[in-house]
Amino acid sequence: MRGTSKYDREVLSALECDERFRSCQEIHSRLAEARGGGSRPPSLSTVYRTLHRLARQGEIDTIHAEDGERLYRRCETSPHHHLLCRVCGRVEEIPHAWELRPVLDRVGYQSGFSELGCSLQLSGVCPDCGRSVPTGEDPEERGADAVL
Amino acid sequence: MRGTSKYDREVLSALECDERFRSCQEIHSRLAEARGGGSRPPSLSTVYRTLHRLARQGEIDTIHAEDGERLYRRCETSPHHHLLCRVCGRVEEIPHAWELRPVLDRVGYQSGFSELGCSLQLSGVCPDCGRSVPTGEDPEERGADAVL
DNA sequence: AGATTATTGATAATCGTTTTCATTTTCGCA
DNA sequence: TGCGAAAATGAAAACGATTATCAATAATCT
Ligand SMILES: [Mn+2]
Ligand SMILES: [Mn+2]
Ligand SMILES: [Zn+2]
Ligand SMILES: [Zn+2]
Repeated sequence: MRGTSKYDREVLSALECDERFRSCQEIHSRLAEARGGGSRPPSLSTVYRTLHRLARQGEIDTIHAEDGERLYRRCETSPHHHLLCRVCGRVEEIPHAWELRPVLDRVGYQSGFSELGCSLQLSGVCPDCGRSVPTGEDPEERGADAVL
Repeated sequence: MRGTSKYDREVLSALECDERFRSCQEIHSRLAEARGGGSRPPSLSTVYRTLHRLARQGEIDTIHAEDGERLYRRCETSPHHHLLCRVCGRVEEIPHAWELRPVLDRVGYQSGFSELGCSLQLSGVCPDCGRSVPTGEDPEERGADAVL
């Protein structure tokens, strides 16, 4: 086969059941820790390459942190959106909102664009973090894109 | 006044009526070119600082390019979404889709999250670019987030 | 096995962004 | 209007995630 790595499974399982998006370096050091002894973990280069491949193949999702850093996460195969906690980074997977379809159709028709796609990024404050953050946090921190 | 720059206006007008998102460096060199002579343009540092401030104040919108680079654009004040051409980067502003409200409400109720916000990123191929790109472009290029 | 090709790891290079800090400008106020 | 404090600026260095390089190693094929 071509374009594979013997670390594919390992990287995927490091991502498995993770409640947050992780950076390449986090994943790399996680792989290093998860070793009893004997075998050596893959190099950082290899983890970067593996994540690239898995992302291109659709095995994992990619987002950009505020500072541009790439973060990865293993996702369900079914279409879904992400709801991120703005405080702790926890991710909730939201079933795909089919209600968006008519909206997209209308947009496509009016704009003349074709091959329409959309990515809906949801954010909020998770139940855990909600307790510690009393009320009306600085509205300027919510970011300009938080339109709703 | 506090936290201003005498270049605020200049940066804003460099962004004015632009059909694409621009990087800080693009804006910086645009400011340099737009000078007949005499006065010197602001330094790159100052442009970075000015863009930060304007973004924090909601005067401009920020997105991340695929490689993480920050791109800026002057936006209307009314809530809206962005439709980007995946080929040439042209931006169409889409009036805010109020149809999303019930979707968000449902998500918020089911997830227990509060302070819900969303950013809807639309993408497609603009009429101009559509002519040159026959059909069914490599579907893997559309990105994992293109869920619709 | 021997030749060929792909993968790996260590290191250097890249490049957008941030930090630092000395210098200049602006502001508050006598 | 002149002086001291505070803010803004520019030049350069530092930073840090990502990418490129390339020699060494491992896998594959005949
Ligand atoms: Mn997901
Ligand atoms: Mn906009
Ligand atoms: Zn949280
Ligand atoms: Zn286009």
